[in-house]
Amino acid sequence: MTELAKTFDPAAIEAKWYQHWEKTGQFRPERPNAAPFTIVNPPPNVTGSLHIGHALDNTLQDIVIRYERLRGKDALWVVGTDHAGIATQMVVERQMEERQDKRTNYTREQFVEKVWEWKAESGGTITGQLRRLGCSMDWSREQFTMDPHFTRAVVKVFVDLYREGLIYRDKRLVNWDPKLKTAISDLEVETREVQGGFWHFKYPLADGVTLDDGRDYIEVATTRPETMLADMAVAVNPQDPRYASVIGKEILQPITGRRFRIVADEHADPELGSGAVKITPGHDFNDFEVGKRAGIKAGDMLNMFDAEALVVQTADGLIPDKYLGQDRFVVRQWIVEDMKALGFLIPHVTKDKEGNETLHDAEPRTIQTPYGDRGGVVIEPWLTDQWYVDAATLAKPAMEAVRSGAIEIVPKTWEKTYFNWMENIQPWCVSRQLWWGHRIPAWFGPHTNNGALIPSFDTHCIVANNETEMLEKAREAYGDRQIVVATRDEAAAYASNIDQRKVLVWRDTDVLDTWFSSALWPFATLGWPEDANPPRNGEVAGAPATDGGGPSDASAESPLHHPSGGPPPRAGEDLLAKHYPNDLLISGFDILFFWDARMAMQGIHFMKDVPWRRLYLHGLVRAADGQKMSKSKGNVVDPLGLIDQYGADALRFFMAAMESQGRDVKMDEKRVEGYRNFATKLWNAVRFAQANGIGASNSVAAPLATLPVNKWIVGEVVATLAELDKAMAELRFDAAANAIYHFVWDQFCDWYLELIKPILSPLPFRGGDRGGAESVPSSSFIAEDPHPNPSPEGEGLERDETRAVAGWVIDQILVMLHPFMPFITEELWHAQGERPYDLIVAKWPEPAAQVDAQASNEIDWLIRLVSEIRSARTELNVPPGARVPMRAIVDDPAEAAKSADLVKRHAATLLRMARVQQVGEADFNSAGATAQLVVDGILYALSLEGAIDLDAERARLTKSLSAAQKEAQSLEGRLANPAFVEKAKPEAVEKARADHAEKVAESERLAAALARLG
RNA sequence: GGGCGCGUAGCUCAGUGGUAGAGCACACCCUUCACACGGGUGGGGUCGUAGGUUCAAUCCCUACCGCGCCCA
Repeated sequence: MTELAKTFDPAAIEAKWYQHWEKTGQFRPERPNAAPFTIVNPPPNVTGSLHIGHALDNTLQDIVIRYERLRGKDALWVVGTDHAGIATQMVVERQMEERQDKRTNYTREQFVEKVWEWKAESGGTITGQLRRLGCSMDWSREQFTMDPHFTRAVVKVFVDLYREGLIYRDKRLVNWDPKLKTAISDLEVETREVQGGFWHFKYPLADGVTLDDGRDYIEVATTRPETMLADMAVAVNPQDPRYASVIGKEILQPITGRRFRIVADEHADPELGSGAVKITPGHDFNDFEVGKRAGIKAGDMLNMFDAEALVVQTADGLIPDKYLGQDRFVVRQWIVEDMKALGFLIPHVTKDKEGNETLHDAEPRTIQTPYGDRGGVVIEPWLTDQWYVDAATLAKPAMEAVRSGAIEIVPKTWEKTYFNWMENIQPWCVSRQLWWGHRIPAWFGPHTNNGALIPSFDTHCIVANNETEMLEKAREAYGDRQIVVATRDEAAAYASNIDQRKVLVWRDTDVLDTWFSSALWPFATLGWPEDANPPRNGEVAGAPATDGGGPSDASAESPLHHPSGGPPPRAGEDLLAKHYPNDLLISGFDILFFWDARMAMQGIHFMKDVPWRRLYLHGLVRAADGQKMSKSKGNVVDPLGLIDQYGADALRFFMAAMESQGRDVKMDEKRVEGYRNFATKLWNAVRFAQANGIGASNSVAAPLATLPVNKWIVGEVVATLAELDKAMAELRFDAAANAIYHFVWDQFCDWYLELIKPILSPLPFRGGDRGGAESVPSSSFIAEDPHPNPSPEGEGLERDETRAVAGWVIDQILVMLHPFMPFITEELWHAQGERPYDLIVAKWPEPAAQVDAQASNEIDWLIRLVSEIRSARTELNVPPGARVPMRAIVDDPAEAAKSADLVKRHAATLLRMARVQQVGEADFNSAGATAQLVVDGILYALSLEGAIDLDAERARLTKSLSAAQKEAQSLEGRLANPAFVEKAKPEAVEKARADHAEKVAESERLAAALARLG
């Protein structure tokens, strides 16, 4: 037993224990025969630093994994980081900018090398921070999504899906980020409401055609006037009589002079505006569909933007030179001005109160505008060739898994969202025009026709696991020709001047969406697809990656890279077989589609089983005012600052206590402080225990208890344990945290420790003052004079029992609390004495004890009596220090003896906790100046001669009486209702009767007490 | 427009078809030998509004009001 410092200092113990646990390998102790329990962490971006959301997410995971480890499972918490394509590339590019440097000053290989350098220097920030939070992940097999073994998995998945027809290349509109110059998926687009304009224009009819009403133009309106440079049609509804006569006729676009047809299409809504819409199939998702229906092939759709959304000449060469090279928003203004100058702008008219008209260029409108979630600029729909995953096909079994219960989503309310998204899932664009990431394993080469090469570029491809395999396939396709792996530029130059004896192939320059690789996390981290497990930390994989020499392969040979992936499997251990499916995934609901759903799709497809049996979704951590935390609002709370201030244990406990299913967590620093106080409370309770010779327990089962107070607390441990286990089974983190909190503070500290004080250390002025067996003369409840201890041996036995029980209870507390507060509990565990093992790998409680109902009732009665007495004293302003005599007033002699006995047995406690000094039953006049209270139908009187304010006592009793009467009457009314007695559940009726009788009895006693006061 | 969730004590949140709970805050008392990051006592809610089902509704159903989120 080591003596504890007077104050609890979290910082002093956190680093010590974390290092100890990690160094001794206890985050995953060797348990070859234990049942596995597996969680993979949502890999944070390698660029990331710990924010409050990580703190919540990882705390919950750590609570579960520590809990299961304590319960003896082979608990594996897989950890790692994500290479985070766009984010990481942006970080490194930003650093270059600061040095007046830029990515394009380097070759791709050089740049990727610089990213690896950056990762080696700065990529580990968040892993250190997770350690500070106390997260017990298996760092020995830390993973990175660009590790060679992981890359092999990514490539295999791509190739397999391609061969199954589930990945394909397609030319269609994508969400293009003109700042980052890459395609992004629909999920990465966020819609924002922006104040914009709605411009109305005249589109003149060509060839002298007029509408039925005589007009020689069609009115169209748009929020993006610049797109009229690539307009290819005007659509009207086929049912719209206004335009029936002009369908098939042509428009002569004023700016470009382009002629195009008026087409009939349901997309045009007669109710909206003029009922006619301009169609720009190359730059609008709806228009793209209209264009296709009108017979325009994707390849023929006009494009007017380059990758940066600057205007470029369309294929028909009709855009006036002045617009070329200009920014889309500048051109928007110019187009409006030019159309207005030409007389084709229809002004928007407003009237003021007097009826005076004002003309405006545009009608003001709130526009739902797409923004890239990374780049933060307006997304431009752009016609490109990209790789797509057939998500709809993969989604089907993933939906079925949830329907069948193979995956349980907690809370269940999220199922609907999951289904809704899955049912409407769109093809997933997975190619990204970046340098950092998993390069797509596709090589392009020329088409052949009857064995002859056809000049072509960028359309025929070979997908293969590596360059060797690609070359084999190329030989099959191109026969004996010389096959040269070239760059894209070389191949482009060569395409127009083909030599039939030589083929140039080049690898796709794009990389895969980061989420494409993280979708493989639950199984690629466990070694899939190789038979062997991932390589040991710090060692390069046995076989260098051979996926064709992409950037990730080149990098694998560099000394800069420290491929992680953990130690080799233990003897006889097959990680994948043992730990897939994972048992649980915990993630924020914000990545349900991005990550969780895609893991479900890929996991089921490749592993033929679900990635995890349960999916727990938690909410966001919001600022104190309920707002979303964001850097721009300046309301971000730094979890590390909270750890510095209150300790990791307090922050963790806060997260758990606030995590009720289906609700966001609002940051409340006062509450973190409260849980810091809780830790201190426990600390001091153990200090008290130590001062009284209470140390480590040596049994997992509860020690034998004879005293009611000890039987009672053992029963409370049993009850708390049951509550905790139930809460954990249901993933009710709040209920679990509250159960242990309530037990420690309200049961153990407030009552048990107080109740055993008389046993442990009798007050010096009275030898016989104990809470145990009889030792006081029966003629008085408490002797006025100090008595020598009549039975030292007996007292010694009681004290020993109590020390044993108290020590055992503290141990149970430490174990039960450990998942929530790992640091303080480990510290106290060792402070309590020599231990055969650390708390982190201790045994979850198995009390092997029954709740003793009689002892529980007795202590329960005692607690209520003490509380009643304290309450009466306070309300009657009895000086806190004053000791007052008390006696029970019972008519029935047998009852009287019984209650006198009870009071006697707990005399020491009553003295200590309620400042009650008993005297002989006849020693005070119970009809005189007394305070009276009722507990369990027994009336107790406190003699307050000279100190009592009779009016105050009358008021107090009256209040109690009317409360009791009110409840009695309410119950009486219910019982008087025949419908209730007939229809209600018998238990409910029975309970009502019992409660009624009790309240009536209480009312009678209180009435009698009032009468006694006169 | 579709979907989901929320509205319970001053604040942050649990909860249950049968007499409303916690933490913090507040008021009063206590420097009692584990702890003032403490102890004791207490005040405070027509459980968003209006209907319905039921012997009984804060809880189930419907509508409405207010707030938030996701998707179109």
